[in-house]
Amino acid sequence: MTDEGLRERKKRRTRQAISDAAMDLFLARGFRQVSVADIAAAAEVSKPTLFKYFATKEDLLLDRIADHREETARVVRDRPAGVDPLDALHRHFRDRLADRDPVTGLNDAPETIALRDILYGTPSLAAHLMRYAGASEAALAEALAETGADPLTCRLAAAQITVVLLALAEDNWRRVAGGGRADDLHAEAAAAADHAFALLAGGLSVHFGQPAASAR
Amino acid sequence: MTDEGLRERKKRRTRQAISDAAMDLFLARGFRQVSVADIAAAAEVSKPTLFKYFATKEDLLLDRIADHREETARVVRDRPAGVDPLDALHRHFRDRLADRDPVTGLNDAPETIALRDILYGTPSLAAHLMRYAGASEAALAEALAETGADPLTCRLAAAQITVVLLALAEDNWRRVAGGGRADDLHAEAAAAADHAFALLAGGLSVHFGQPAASAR
DNA sequence: AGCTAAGAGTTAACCGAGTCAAGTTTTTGT
DNA sequence: ACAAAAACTTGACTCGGTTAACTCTTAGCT
Repeated sequence: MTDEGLRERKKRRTRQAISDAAMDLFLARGFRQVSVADIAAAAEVSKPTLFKYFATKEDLLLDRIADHREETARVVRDRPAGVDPLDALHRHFRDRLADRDPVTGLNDAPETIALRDILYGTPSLAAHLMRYAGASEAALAEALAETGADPLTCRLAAAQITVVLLALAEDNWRRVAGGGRADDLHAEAAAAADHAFALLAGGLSVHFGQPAASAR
Repeated sequence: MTDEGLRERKKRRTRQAISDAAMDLFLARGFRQVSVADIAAAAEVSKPTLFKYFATKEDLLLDRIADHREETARVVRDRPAGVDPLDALHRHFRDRLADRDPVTGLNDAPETIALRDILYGTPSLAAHLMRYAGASEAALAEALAETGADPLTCRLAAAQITVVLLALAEDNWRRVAGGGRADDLHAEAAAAADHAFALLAGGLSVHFGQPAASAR
């Protein structure tokens, strides 16, 4: 089954070793306090090699999280027949909440908390995270376009959905960082998610405008 | 009227000289191709002084654009009585479009185009721009909160509005970058803005879900 | 006017991220 | 067994950003 040569196996192992070393050091000492030279040394690899596997220092950390880039697009694409995209995303996010998936922010494992503190506490990491979010948004827009809706609508919808999901996660992180236990916060987080998706579906006019309002 | 001492005046002039030198060089040679040492030399200033005025190389460029950080919040706060926030923002954006304000992306002055090409073509600049957008979003959320709506709704609404505004601007930039004249594209851009605000106000359910749909 | 304290500016040296070129070792296919 | 390909290393380099020590100018007081 493993038609993977020795070379590939070693590459995978090297990459993993670098990633592991980076994670250990970041969790132990924080992002700024660790230099890429430290990481390279810990992984027993030279600096140029490290940068062959990871383009930037930030990617060393974000790599673990990056797998979720295509997630929303996949959810929309794989939704059961008869279920509309928004509902599918809503259900999926509720499921992720129930699973205490770290992407939702609702996870109080010490390691997850530490990682998230580093993430939101380091501007350059947050900025890079936005780049990943951009990729996720583009993929989602494409998936939505397959429903036949016009491209502009899809792009705007993808942007709104992506930013709302990020806002929900940050909100949950804030609550967990405030000392709450994930289990205690689950109901609240689920309610917030329901509210957010209702807002996405129903629009802002109920709160900040007239339903049929049109400027000018 | 000028209760501004000689010291303040000199500081303002120094800052301006640095900013001007930076803009000239960036427009002439691009972002990556210019080093901060070049800019410092052109402004006849030492490198540490340059960094006293601008925290990062990116800020050297973004400073000109940064004034818009409080704009949406101000529009909401200063809206005429009886006009709801969403309408006020919609009207304001249409006015900015009519004025060919660079923030809308609908501006084909060569210098503006060159600047925008640099902006969107340089990932680190785009990332920094997101930081500015974050500030704008926070300010807008605060302004919306003054309407009495609950904080979560305000934060989500601010995030959605901000991201949609950015998407519209990028859309317009793309059209202008494609070679179109701003005057020819104005009607199209206005229609897109109307569509976007209708989407914000009315929600996504018309396109991607049932109006009364609720997951589970 | 003359003195002093604040603070803007300079020089010079430094750190860390990221890149490059040249050469060495290891895997692979024949 | 051998040659081509590809990973890795070393060492040196560029550039963004910071620090410390020192100089010069402005502000404010008497």
